[in-house]
Amino acid sequence: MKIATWNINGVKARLDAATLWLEEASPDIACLQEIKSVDEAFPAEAFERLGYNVTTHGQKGFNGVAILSKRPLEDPVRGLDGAPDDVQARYLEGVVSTDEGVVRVASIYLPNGNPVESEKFAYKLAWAERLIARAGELLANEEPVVLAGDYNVIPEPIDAKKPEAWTNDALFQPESRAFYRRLQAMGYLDAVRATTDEAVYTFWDYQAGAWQKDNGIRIDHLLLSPQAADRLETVEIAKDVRGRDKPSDHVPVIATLAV
DNA sequence: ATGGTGGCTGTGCCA
Repeated sequence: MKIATWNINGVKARLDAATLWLEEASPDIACLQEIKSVDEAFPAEAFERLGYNVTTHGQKGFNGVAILSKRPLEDPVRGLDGAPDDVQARYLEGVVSTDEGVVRVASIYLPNGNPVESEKFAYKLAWAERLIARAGELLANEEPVVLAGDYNVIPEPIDAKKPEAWTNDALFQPESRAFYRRLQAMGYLDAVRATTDEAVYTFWDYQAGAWQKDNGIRIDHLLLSPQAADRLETVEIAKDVRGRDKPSDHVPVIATLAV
């Protein structure tokens, strides 16, 4: 089973690029972030034509996550516990059943958190704590779990072309990196880093020719529970997608699991 | 490089 994460930066602007990539790559599950659409306006038919079930957790203008799955997504969970007044749509989870068993997936859009001196960074860290709590609950089920998304965290210096340029950025703060390490210490495997020691990126800014200079960062991650990690076969970053017409600033990351 | 680009919105905000 192929499970992908992709921050598409607006589903309306990315509809052609998204359907083209889905036809080519044919992931069984695609976790999308930054759909920037309310649920009613999400162009579900375009994806249903490709054989996907569509589940969304949208919001007007910003944020918003979705899961496209060839098999039905069961028991959808929208949002994280712990902040009932939080209206930002950043978390969607569900279960897919296969002949081999079940896999639980989450589409995650962690807050960016810039600037660091603002309440936005505090919100990022508080949101990360709520994700840690949910991630712990899921471990107790001893199921294959894939926490897929745009974490807005650069884990290590190798994960940026110019790490020194990110010193004061929320994506590379010690607290942000510590949060990411905690998920791994709990038992979640960084699927990309488990399969390569190379410098690989998933995001290149639209500005200042970042793509042309390969000035990228690795912030889109697939974290696997032990039961999912045991079934990990391959991981791929669809870098070529960044060089196409009207690209997102992020590219898909895809893991193949034996489930 | 206190700039730069893009999406969605609404003439600014967010990334």
